[in-house]
Amino acid sequence: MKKITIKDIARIAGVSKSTVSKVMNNYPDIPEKTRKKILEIMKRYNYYPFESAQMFSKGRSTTIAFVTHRIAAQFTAGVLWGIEERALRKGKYIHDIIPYSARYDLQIKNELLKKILYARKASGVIMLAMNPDQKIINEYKKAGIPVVLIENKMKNAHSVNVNNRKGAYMATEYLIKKGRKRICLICGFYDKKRYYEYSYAALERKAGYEEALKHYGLKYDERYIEIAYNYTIEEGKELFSRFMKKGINPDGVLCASGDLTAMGVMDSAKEYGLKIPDDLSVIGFDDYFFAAYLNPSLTTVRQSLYDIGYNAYDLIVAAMEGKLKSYQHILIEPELIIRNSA
Amino acid sequence: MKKITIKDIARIAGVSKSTVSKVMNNYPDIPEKTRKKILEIMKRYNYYPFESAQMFSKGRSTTIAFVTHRIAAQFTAGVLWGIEERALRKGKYIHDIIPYSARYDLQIKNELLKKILYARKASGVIMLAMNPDQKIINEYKKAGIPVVLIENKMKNAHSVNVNNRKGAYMATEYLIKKGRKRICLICGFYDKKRYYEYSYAALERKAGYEEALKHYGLKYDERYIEIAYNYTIEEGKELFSRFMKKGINPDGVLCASGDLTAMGVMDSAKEYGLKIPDDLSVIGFDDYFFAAYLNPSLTTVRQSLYDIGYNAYDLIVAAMEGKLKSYQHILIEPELIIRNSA
DNA sequence: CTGAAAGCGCTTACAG
DNA sequence: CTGAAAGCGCTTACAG
Repeated sequence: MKKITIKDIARIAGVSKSTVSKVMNNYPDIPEKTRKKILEIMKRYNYYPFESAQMFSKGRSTTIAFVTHRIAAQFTAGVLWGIEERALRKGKYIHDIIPYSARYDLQIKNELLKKILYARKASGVIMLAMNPDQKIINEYKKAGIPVVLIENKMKNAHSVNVNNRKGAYMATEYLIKKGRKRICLICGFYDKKRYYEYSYAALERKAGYEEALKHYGLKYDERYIEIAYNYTIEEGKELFSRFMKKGINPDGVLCASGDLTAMGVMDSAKEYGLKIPDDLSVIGFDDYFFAAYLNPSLTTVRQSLYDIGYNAYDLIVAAMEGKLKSYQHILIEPELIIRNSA
Repeated sequence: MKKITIKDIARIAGVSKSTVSKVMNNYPDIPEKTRKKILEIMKRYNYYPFESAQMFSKGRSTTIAFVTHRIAAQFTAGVLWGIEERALRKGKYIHDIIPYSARYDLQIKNELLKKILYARKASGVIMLAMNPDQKIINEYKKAGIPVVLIENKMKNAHSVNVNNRKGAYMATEYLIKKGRKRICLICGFYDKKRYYEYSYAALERKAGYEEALKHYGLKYDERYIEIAYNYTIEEGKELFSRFMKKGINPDGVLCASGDLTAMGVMDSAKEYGLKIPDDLSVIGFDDYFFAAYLNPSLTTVRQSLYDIGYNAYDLIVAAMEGKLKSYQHILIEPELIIRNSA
């Protein structure tokens, strides 16, 4: 099957390849009549320019890379949803936002970030919950490829973050006002010294928790904190039981590590015979769509993944179009959603 | 910043571009010494071939397109997970499986399928829950681009399906054996005459439901069936209330439209004052990870999205490598997971 | 085992 | 407003 090319279209339309190309690229100086005719012929012959040739010719893929550790995650899906919706509304890059996953592997991540950059796989990159080296971010800058970070903040990159500190503060404050005394925190790893493992969001949330305790005069105790690495239901179970084994008997837990860990905490608490929320208040962080349907329904800090996504989209597009003179840092406001678990 | 190219690598290594290219493409006839040297230089200079140039040169994108209506869906995420895991294990196409969404829009879908084909955006396509025209599938065949359908089955394409008929049969049978008499079905749209709206999976599930009723001598009544179009919690609520308004008072509902609709059904049933499972047994279809944590925990037909995904991956890769002499149709066995809702 | 050369299908700076 | 021509960076069939 002979593929139809720009040359064929040019021949059929009786014009040069240049003219056809200009029509495809919306050059302004083509008379409406010529333009119409060429478009009509393209349509009639089912002609679509060979995309790889276009990108080759332009010197780079005109795609937006979306890099995260796991595509098939609740969180990622939500963010992608916001990005997609926005792309659809704007009519730009609708099918050119390409997700890549680094799978929690330092090696894969480094390779991937280099490859996107040096193999010119994208004109802009959104990174979700990644800890790239500052060095590679600088390389992207040098190459003129803008970067938007989600759940992180660095030099030479734009960012979109939830106001994590505030979210954790609100939740902790709520527990305090409910009269809870032994308020535990389950949280991602927040020690920036081990840079590749740490989470910027976790650091902020832990700070919010601490601030609230301090503000209300409760003492801060490291033993009241457990670290989550996987953010799973199982991990939530395990970490709650650690509090119990330490003899802490929490009457409140803020699962800053997310709704899934909160599900695990509730599960474990039930096994210990604790009544929720009477004996133990549990608060999650996310407000995934099923949070309202859990048993009991989950009180949680809502972070709008949709908002995160569409802001990231708007930022990267503006940056790619050269409309941003300085690095932008967007903060999404969280909301405490009160249900039956606390 | 001058980009480094194959020419530079060749010059530095003291060989021709051909040789460098052959190393990159694993040609067998390069002596180990030369090979090593060139790879070392590539590494040292952070050289990654310009991907668009490679694809241009090869005449097509070497990518696998994954097409569905919504990327940010529970179902999609699960399937993608299976695909990703498999790609990682096989070490092939790890970062070259590109999701595209058609957003439940006929126009977008048609455009997308044409563009992938004619703009040569992929060497293979996986389509999840899509109803492409037979004509475009034939065009893919002509172009030598294999297609794997998930949740559908057509001429000139491979397929991966859950044994939906069996899954629905098992669930219905279970309800019957529990002594349920007024067993309702909520199901996707299954009338193939309106081809673009219909769902192959829904058709099969409805058939399984019908078969079970027949086998156990219960009468089949169209009024006991409601059609889901969005597969959401809200829709489940709405559809259950329709049964009630029709005066049917179901004592069993099979939500062949998925776990989300089952959540809605349980919600609505509670509002009607029905006790689950005493007054009403509810069975879902999916077994999403949170099904066990609902209130009550959901009895449901598990379909392993992971298995679907990895089988689809294996098929498309085998097809792209020309290893399949005939069209393959894989059936994944479902499993009835019994919990507290039925 | 190695390299020279043609070719892939676009874009774009430039001349007219 | 239009077109000829150069060029983008690879791959591959072929000759040696």
